[in-house]
Amino acid sequence: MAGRTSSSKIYLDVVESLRSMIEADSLLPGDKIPSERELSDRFNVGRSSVREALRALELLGLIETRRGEGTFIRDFQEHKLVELLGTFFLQDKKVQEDLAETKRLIEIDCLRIVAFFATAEDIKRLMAWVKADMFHDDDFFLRIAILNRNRLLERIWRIVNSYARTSEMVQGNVKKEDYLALLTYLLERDEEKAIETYLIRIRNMSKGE
Amino acid sequence: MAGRTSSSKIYLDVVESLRSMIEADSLLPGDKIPSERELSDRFNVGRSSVREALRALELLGLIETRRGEGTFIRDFQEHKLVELLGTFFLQDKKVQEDLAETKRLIEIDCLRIVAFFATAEDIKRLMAWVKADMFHDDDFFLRIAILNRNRLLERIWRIVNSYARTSEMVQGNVKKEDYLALLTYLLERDEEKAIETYLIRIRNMSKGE
DNA sequence: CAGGCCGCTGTGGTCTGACCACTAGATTTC
DNA sequence: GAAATCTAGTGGTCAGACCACAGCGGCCTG
Repeated sequence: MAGRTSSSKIYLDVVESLRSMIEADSLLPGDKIPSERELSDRFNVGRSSVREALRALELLGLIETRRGEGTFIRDFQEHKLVELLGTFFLQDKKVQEDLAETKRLIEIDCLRIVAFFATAEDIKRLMAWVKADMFHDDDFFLRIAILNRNRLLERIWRIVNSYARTSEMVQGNVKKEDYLALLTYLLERDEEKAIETYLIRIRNMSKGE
Repeated sequence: MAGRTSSSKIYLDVVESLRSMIEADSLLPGDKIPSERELSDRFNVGRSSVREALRALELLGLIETRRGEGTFIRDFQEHKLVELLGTFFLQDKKVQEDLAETKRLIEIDCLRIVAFFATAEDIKRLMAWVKADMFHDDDFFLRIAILNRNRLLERIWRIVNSYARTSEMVQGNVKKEDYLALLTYLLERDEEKAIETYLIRIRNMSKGE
C-alpha cells in the first residue's frame, strides 16, 4: 500500500513508483529493472497494471523491453514523442507547406550554428565528401544537421525531413558546385552569404528541371 | 488479422490501427472512440493489448479516459507527460542546453515570420494585450508562435517549451517596455531590430536578478 | 578435453474471464 | 411532473493460464 498517491489509476502510481525506485537505486540508462512479476509483487498490484505502466513508458522511449531478457532503462535522447505526435496529427493538406517551411527554417538555423561553431576540419571533411561521392540532397543536410552539435535540433530535422520526404517535394538537380560554394562560405564564417546561397538553391529546386 | 504491420508487439499495432481509424473516420478532439471491448473485438486482439495501447496514448495526452463513460480524443496541449519526463531523466546538462538553444532558435524563426507576414492588426492587438494584462514570458511567445501561421512550427515550439519549462530556466523580470519595443519593430517590419531586442532580453533573463 | 546438443528456468507477450466502480439514461414510483 | 431506482455499458483491476524467446548449465558425443 505504501504511498498510494491518490491518483485513481494504479498504473500511474506504478509509473511514479518506478520513478522513485530508479532515483533511489540511482539506475542509469542500460541498467535492468526488476521483472514485471517481481514489480507486481513488490507494489502489490496486478501484473497487468505494471504492464500498462511499462508500455506507456516504453512508448515514451524511457525504457526498452527485450523478450526473454528483461526491461532496461533507456537513454532518453531517443524518445519518440515528437514522432508520434507527428504521425497522429500530420495529415492535413496545409501541413505540407508548413513542413517545407519548417524544414527550411531549421536548415538555416543549422547553417548558422555550423558557421559559428563547427571546426574547419569538420567543414573540410564535408567538402571532401561532397567532391568524392554522389549523394542525395537529404544526405547533405543530414550531415549539416549532425555537425551542429545540438542533438535535439538534429532530431527535429530528421523527423521533419522524413515527413517532408513523403510528400513530393521537388528534388531538383543541385550541382556539386553549389554545395561547395555553400561550404566555402561556412568555412569563411560568412553566415549571410551561406544562407543566401542556400536560398538560391531552394529557388532552383522548386523551379525544378 | 488485417494489416499486421510486422511489429512484434501487438499493442503497437493497436496504436497504429487507432491512428488509421481516427484518420479514416476523421475523428476530432472531443470525439469518442469505441469501447475497449469493441476495439478488442474489431482488431482481434485481447482487451489487455488494447488497454496497453490506450494507456500509452493516455500518458502521451493524446486521449482521455473517463470511467463509466468511455475514451475520448483529446486536444493535446497541456499533457502532463511533461512534468513526468521532467522528473524522470531530464537532469542531463547537455539536454538542457540543447533545449534552451532550440527554443531560442525557434522563437527567432517565429519572429522572422511574424515580421514578414503578420498583419498590422494582429500585432497591434498583441500590443494592446501586453499593455492590459500581466503575463508570463511563455504566454507572450505562445502568442507569437500562434501569430506565425505555421502550425507545425507552433507545435514544435509548444513541445520544446513545455520541456524547457520543467528545467529551471531563469525567469528573469522582463519589462513590458521590452515586449512593446519588440512588437514595435515587428510592426515596422524591422526584423533585425526585433531580433536584436529579443537577444538582449535573453541576456537580461539569464543574468537574472 | 572440446564442442555441441538439450532442457530447465526466467522473462516478456498475450489472452481470457471474472469482478468492481462508475456513469448515463430508461424505468418506475410517488 | 419530479424524484428515486434500476440497468446496461464502460473503464479499472486482478489472477491465472499459455506462448515465444534468451540464457545457462549439464550432459552427451567426438
